[in-house]
Amino acid sequence: MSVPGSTATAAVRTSTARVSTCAVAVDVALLTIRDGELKLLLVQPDSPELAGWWALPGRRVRDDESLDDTAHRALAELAEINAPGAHLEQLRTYGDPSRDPRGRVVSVAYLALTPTPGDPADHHRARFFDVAEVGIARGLRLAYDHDRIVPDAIERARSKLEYTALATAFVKEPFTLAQLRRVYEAVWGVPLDPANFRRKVVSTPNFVVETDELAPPGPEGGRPAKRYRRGRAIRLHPAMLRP
Amino acid sequence: MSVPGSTATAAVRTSTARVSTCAVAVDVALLTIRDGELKLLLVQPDSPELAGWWALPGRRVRDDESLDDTAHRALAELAEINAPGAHLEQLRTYGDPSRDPRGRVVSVAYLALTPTPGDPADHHRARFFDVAEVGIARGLRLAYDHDRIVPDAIERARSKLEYTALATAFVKEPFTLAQLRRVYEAVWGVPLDPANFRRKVVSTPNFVVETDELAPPGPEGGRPAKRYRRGRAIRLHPAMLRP
DNA sequence: TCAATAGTGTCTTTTAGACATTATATG
DNA sequence: CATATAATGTCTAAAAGACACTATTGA
Repeated sequence: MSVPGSTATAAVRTSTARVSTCAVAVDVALLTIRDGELKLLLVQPDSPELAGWWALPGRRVRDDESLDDTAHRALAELAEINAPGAHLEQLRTYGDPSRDPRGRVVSVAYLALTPTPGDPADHHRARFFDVAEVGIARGLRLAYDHDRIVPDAIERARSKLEYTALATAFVKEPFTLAQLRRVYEAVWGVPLDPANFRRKVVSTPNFVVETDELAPPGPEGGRPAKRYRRGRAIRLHPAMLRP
Repeated sequence: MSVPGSTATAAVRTSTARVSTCAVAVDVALLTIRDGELKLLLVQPDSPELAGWWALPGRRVRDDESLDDTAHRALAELAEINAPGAHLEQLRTYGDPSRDPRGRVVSVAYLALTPTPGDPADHHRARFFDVAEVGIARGLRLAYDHDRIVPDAIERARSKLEYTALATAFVKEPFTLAQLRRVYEAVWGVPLDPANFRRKVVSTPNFVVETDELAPPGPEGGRPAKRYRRGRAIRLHPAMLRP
């Protein structure tokens, strides 16, 4: 509902008695692909009691700020990532009363996807981690309830690759179909048949649009690949189902 | 992020200067099926300035209350709907600074699905509306930004019917496949072939499980239908794609 | 009997997957 | 030339869709 002590609420004032104003924060799970692997951005909180722990970049929401703006600011301030064109979508809001021992904080989690960035994030206290590494928490301790948010983010990305054109958010334009295929392979963790993948992508209306550019082959040769740009499709019909 | 002025934030205290504590509310879009039509529950705010307007049932979040609990309470207090078994999932969080003229309110919107309830909701100021009626806003004015939330809720339901077993949340157990098919037809707004629908449902692993019960035919006869219960599948493989 | 609803069978079209073949580059 | 990568072709299996047919009820 929309009003502090909303209109409908106002009718039954008794029920507003124990209402609190929570702190509202935004946490961002930024995924990207490097070296053919799906990576997650984490930052190192520098409070002494959390030394050795990692967390999603997050910020409290300011008065005049939209939630999306807070997400962008968290990335910029904590990891020096300024990607105004990055895909950003809400993941879920985590608001269990006990999720933070220090008080009631409602956190709006975001999923962000970007093409492989440079390495500015390896400055100060930000790093990209292999999602497999994060998943099994091998020596990697995630602060707060971020160990619940991270799997949700990864599963969201895996799932949306199936029925939306989201995979194109991981590659810079223009891109080759091999690059796009490697996105699917990295996110899903399975190899795909290049021939069938190509046929599926180009036959899905408005998924990608062909350009007349060619990408130069790699150092060991090979036929130059056509370059494509994002199409205007948001949802894929039919879907690209996981094998 | 998880802490009021979270740990990472603490490192850059300057950025917490303009941080606010927002009011946090929960709004619920409850969908159900009546008379073969998809219906949305709306309540009438009784503040004088919103006379004639309708809104999603919503409540502010209490100190000790989870977001899910707030959603249940909103339904119970504003529409006398107590459905602890109802499907409830987060839809999205709406937090634009300007979404409410009276102050900053961040609202966590929920999608709720229930089997056709009785008519307790037709008490005081709650009613079920045809979603088609709400969609074109024919004489129906939605308060706040609820005209943005409602289409999101409907599209979420339509979409999740495709790749999850969510349709079973609309029917009481045990149910016939004709009842389940009417769910799809009502939510998607298209007729489905009964024969192909049946084959699809029973061949999707763990979507439904057969019982040995039979449903009595309607007043005009017909072969008795087998009754089914929900299977343990959450996601459908393969999906039930919209025609 | 007929009308109505449940359920099965069958055929065609579409789509997915495996995998061979051709095309164009580097060394 | 061999090798590597891109792109196309072909065959098979699975799934979707149209629709005829059988089964079991009430009137």
